[in-house]
Amino acid sequence: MAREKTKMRKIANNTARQVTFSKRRKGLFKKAQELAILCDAEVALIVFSASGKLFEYASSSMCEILHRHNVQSNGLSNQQTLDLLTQNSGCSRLSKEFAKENRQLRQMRGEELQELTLEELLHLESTLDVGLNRVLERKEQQIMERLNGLEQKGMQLLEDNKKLREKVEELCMAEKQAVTDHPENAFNEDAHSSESVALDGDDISDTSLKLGPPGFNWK
Amino acid sequence: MAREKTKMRKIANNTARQVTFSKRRKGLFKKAQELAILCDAEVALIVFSASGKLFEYASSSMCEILHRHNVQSNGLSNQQTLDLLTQNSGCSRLSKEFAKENRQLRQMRGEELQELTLEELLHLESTLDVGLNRVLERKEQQIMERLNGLEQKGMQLLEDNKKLREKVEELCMAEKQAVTDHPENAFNEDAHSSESVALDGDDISDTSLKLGPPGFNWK
DNA sequence: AACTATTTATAAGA
DNA sequence: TTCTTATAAATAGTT
Repeated sequence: MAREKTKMRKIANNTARQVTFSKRRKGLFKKAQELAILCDAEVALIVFSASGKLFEYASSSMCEILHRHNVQSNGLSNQQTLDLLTQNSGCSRLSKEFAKENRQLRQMRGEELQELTLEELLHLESTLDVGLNRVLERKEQQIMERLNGLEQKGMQLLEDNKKLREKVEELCMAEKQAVTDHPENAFNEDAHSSESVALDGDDISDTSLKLGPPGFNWK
Repeated sequence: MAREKTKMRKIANNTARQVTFSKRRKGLFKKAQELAILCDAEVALIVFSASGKLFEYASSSMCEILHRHNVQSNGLSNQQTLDLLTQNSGCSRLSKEFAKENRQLRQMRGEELQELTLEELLHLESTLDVGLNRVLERKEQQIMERLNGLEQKGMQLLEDNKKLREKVEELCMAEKQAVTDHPENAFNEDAHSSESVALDGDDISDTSLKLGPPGFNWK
């Protein structure tokens, strides 16, 4: 690419070939790095010289890039090696199991049923039936537990309310007694009596009942 | 390298970056090939675009070059590298997925429900419901297909029987005629007539109906 | 995708 | 190998 246009064939002169290899290798690696940086690409470059020396460049980790390459080009060479290895190490067994369970799961969701025979469909139906019944049973159990919990809470609250009301009434009585004993403090009576009235009777019960859902009764 | 010197950093503009990637990738691949040809080198080039698309070049077989690389680099054997890779990425992810699906499957069968909340139970119930309904639908479809198939077969058989019976009767008539014409052959008559009687009447219909399930009628 | 002004790469020579 | 330099190639920005 300079002085003279070179023909695209193996350089005959051995020295010239080595020099060119050195120069062009440098240039190629530079270009590879530039591509990676400028264009946010992942680049791996492996070069073996005619004499067998290895030169390599990787924009990130060579191992990572090669693995990614193996994963994406699934008809390729190293993949075969990987497949052989995984067959021995249990990974393929796992993935087979996984595929099997995955298909079962989808069939339980009602997908991919076209490949099943009538007998298999009947079996699937009974499995789903059993599962559904157990789920319904467990659901009912859960709901009852919640209801019982809420009911107990409500009972506790009712009891608390009852005690509080008694205490309030007691206090009111004490105050009335005090007013009777000392009429000079009568200017306070109106406020206190209206308060005690508000805490008496149906209003209390209504408030406590609002702790449950609308329309819910503590039995 | 033209019009303006570009700074060595990721090109900000997305479109410009893609265009440059395309141009420079082409250039890089050309240079790689030229190096391989001119200098009798073995070259492998792997490029992933920012969007994840794979581009590759290999002066000979990618598999061979990568294998040679694995053997020469790091002192790591091919197997060791692959083992590390599969341990780190594939297998553990797979086994996690497997465990997850396995639990889902068991829960759909009504096992291990104690750890589910009421909301999860309701969701599971509806999933099972959908699945069960689809299975029932598919089952019905299968049954109807079988019934239709059997029905058609039965109709065909009935028709065949009818034709056969007609043929038999025809043959009997012809034989009777023959006996009438040549009484000297009468010693054959008994066997033939008993045969024709057996093929006549209800016996035939009973046999043909046995092709369907017990109690099944061809409508 | 094609053009083109420039930058870069590099073949040959030192 | 490295430097130099004339020239081939590549390519950034534009159309």
